[in-house]
Amino acid sequence: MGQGDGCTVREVLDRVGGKWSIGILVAACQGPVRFSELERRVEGISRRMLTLTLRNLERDGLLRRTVHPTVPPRVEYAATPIALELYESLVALTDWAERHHRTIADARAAYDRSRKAAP
Amino acid sequence: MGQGDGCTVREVLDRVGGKWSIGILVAACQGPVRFSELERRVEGISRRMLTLTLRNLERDGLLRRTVHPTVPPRVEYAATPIALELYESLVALTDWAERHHRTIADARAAYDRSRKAAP
DNA sequence: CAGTATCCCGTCAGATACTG
DNA sequence: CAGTATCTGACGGGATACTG
Repeated sequence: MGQGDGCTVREVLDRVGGKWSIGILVAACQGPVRFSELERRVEGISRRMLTLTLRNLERDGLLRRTVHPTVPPRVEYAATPIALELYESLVALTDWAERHHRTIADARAAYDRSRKAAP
Repeated sequence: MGQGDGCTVREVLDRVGGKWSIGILVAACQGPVRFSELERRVEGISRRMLTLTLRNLERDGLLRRTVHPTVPPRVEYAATPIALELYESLVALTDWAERHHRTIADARAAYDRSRKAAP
């Protein structure tokens, strides 16, 4: 990594840091998915946010949108090669979270307790 | 990684997804830093956001805050072991960004052009 | 030096309703 | 089915001023 920057990491976060981006990306990385399928698989997402996030991911070249001109319409979103690569890189982060989320939860609890005692 | 979740990755992002978290973390991972040093090294950050982000990172156990009771006061922030581990994992993301940011920029440009032509 | 305290605004995201 | 449009509130974050 550079010296004191963190800028390139920020570039990833600008792409993937949104509330829903990763959920969608993870789903699409298992294979092409339809709009309504995503609506079901990405728990809690609204139609609006699904559309917006899909557009951004498409814009950044992480998803490819394919419209099958049938009736009713059928639209599929597929992960691009670079999205699949990104998915691989996310594993390192996931592992970190899995290794330490207990520790982090404890740290939080301790911090909050010490602040409740002497504010 | 799990099946269709992405939840554990979100856990990382909740910690590190803020605008300034990574800049601070990267600085602190080179060795303990003082408040005013961070203010200079993390370009563009305000006092307010520096304080807030430091508190969150401390709360999550990613930084340890040490007050030296001298006058004038001297406060140092040191990365904890799990922060150093996280820093390692971020390298994978940085590499991804470095490999593809050209591609992404082009994808954006192409997308925006196609939208300007036929809106 | 190392912070707090306010005010303020823009963006993100939820709810709801409408459409090709 | 796969969206778009609009309104709204919450919150992240900037600018500024004050303090132990």
